[in-house]
Amino acid sequence: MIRPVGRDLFARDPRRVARDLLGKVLVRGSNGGRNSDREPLTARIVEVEAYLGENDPAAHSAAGRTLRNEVLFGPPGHAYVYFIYGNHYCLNVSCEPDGKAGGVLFRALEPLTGIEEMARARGVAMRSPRDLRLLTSGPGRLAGAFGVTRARDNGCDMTIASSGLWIGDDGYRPKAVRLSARIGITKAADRKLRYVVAGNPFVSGPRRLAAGL
DNA sequence: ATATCGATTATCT
DNA sequence: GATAATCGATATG
Repeated sequence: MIRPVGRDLFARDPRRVARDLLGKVLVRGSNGGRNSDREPLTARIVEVEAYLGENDPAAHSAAGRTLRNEVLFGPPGHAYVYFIYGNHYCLNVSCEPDGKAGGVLFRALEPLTGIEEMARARGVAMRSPRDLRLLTSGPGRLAGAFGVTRARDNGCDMTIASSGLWIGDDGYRPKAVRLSARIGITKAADRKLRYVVAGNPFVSGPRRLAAGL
């Protein structure tokens, strides 16, 4: 039993949204440009980062509203997808009420269903259970596994199950959550705005960072 | 296990 | 023209 999380979860400070997204499920349903007779792609959210609308130079919204980042300023619960390093897409969900910027970046997932399709999308072979980490451990990887692109998914409403991409609650709650500095940024790099499920093997990066230290 | 580096392009200065 | 919320390959201990 899984149902979409309500929009009110997203209409808050990204730090609170980030904490509450851990343990929820990202779903690529049959309206995401896929054949409707395939099982949905689902994976549990185990690592996210908060990007604040105010006083956060690392956030894409820091320099004001542009064509690229306008979803971050729009209504909560919508997908913000951007292209980075000429290679990768990254997926965020908009936070804060309409008119105020803020977002949460999805950094790592634990695959649940549709694993073969994810492996095909990533172009990697699953030789051992350890290789599952190659599917969704990292923001570029999880976007690849779910076939996320800006053209397809930017602006998508993630609070309704009829969307191609949405966020569900199946009742699971993480036992423990840890905070650490955000990854891969140069500005405001000291702020502890990365949230991980403690001890989860699918968290991205080196072991000590995976533990949230 | 950690470190370094090249790839490749949308976006902004 | 410079930069970037990354990844995968390679090198080294």
